[in-house]
Amino acid sequence: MIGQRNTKARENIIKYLKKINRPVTAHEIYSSIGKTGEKINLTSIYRNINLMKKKNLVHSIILNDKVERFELLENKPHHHHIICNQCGRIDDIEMKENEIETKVKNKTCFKIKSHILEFFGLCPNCQ
Amino acid sequence: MIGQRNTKARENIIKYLKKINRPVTAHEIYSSIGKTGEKINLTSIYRNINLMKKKNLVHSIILNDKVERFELLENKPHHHHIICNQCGRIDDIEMKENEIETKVKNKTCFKIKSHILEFFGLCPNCQ
DNA sequence: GTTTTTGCAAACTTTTTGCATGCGG
DNA sequence: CCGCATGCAAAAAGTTTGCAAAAAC
Repeated sequence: MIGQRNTKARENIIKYLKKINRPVTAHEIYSSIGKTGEKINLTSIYRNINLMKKKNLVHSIILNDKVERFELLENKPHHHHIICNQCGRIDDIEMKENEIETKVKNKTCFKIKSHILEFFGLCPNCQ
Repeated sequence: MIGQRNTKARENIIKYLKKINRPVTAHEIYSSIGKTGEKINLTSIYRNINLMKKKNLVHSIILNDKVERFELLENKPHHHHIICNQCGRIDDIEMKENEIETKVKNKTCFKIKSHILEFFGLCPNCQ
């Protein structure tokens, strides 16, 4: 559960994130729920999403447009994305990253905690 | 040259970026130039930096704080960064990325154009 | 002298916060 | 009924834009 109470807002946010199953902005959540006829407030979305991030139910990515996109972690292993430069489609992609991190660990004197790895290009439809 | 005219603002921005030689925010440029006694306007920084981006003299990265950091490309090969979670220190790091991109190309039906790869951790001083 | 560049204020976008009201358990 | 959640308006912070004034050539 997200917080301490079951509310319509929370139910709708989770339902939508489950259905869409890719990283979406707060506004996408907002307008998509709005289109179903349900009423929801942007502030509530931010508050609930941030709560979910704290509880590790959701994680987010930030790309070049500086907008945060949220994704339900449910049943998802750690993964990265591949994003179409034209239509914005975002697919998941998995990689052997322990290899990468080990390489970087050996090259630098940093203690590596995490990384971002995102690819950009043209999806099959846009090529 | 940046635009069509030589101005003090442009000269100072480039001088600072050359000296600092790592990705910095518009505000860092602003206050650092200010500290030298030179006067400069934030808007001018944004306008000049964006011009430089268009001309491929500068590129930028966006991390979790959603703030754009600019870096002079001059003499720099394509590279990535390793960022200290504690003090914010940003070092360069190079990798064999053609390997990575080829792997991704084979895994997906996307035509890959670019990627982001940034590491986070603790620098030697902060460990 | 003309065109580019600047400075300033204001707009804009995304996200957060304060505060009063509402709803869940 | 008590406290968590919501809605609304306003605040923040970073960035962009419009317009008149200044500077470059």
